[in-house]
Amino acid sequence: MFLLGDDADRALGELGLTPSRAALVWELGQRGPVPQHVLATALRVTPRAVTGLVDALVASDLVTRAPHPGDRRATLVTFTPRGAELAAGLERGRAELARTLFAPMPAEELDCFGRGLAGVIARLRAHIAAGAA
Amino acid sequence: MFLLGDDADRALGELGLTPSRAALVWELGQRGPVPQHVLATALRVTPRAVTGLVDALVASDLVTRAPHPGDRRATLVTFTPRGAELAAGLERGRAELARTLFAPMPAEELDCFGRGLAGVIARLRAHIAAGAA
DNA sequence: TATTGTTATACTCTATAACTATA
DNA sequence: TATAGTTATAGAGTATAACAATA
Repeated sequence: MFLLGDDADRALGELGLTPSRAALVWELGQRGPVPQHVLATALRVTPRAVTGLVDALVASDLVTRAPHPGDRRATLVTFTPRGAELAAGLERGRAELARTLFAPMPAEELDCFGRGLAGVIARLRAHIAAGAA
Repeated sequence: MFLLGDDADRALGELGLTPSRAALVWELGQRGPVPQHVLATALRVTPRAVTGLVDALVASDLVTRAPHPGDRRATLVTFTPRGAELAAGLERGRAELARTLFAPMPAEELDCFGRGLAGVIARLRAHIAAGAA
């Protein structure tokens, strides 16, 4: 049972999380220990914003800062046991939600839907890239 | 040419708009003059937040507050000529973007994509409703 | 009593700019 | 010189709570 809507807001609040902090936890779960500038790029925010989010997550005992082997300027953000457990739960929830949403589709319909969506996304990306030129 | 990405951020900035203010302009364009509590519900924010957004849009000469005929507690938020022009531009952009994204799809593929998407959305809504119970 | 919108207050998020340490 | 991350500062957005006017 993966939570969404008001339910998710409540669950995040109980964990001392906010949407932005949860997004960082999610990215870190997908990428493993990374320096902060990687998170800044992934989340499309400034390094300053990452500093604040990591500060909050350290205070919640979800992540820690560790030295980066090979670059003493950088700090590796890594999960605490509690943070790793949370990230694993998020991934389980994502997989279960995907099953709920897509498993009921007949294979043929799922195939067509997937191709159609890929086309829409490709045209959207092209449109954005053209505008940025 | 409807703007997205960094381009949109730039264009919004030139209009003195922010994403939240643009969302209110969009809702108002879809609904016509409405009291603030309707916008609060539509945008899923508190009445306090709407007060601040409307204040900013009034300062930008995009909307005005008018008395609500029939309920003297309420204020109707209405477009200024400049705001109405902006809302019309947003709607034209939305329509053009929809053509860019969907017109290239063969009718059969579009049909299948639309049915698949409707199913996914229905299951997502059911999932959220079940969790909120 | 309930609803509409406001003021008061506080917190989160984010940006820009200046800075330190390191590459 | 360039990069990683921090501190300082400021602004937008939002929530909660208390309030006034009206229903």
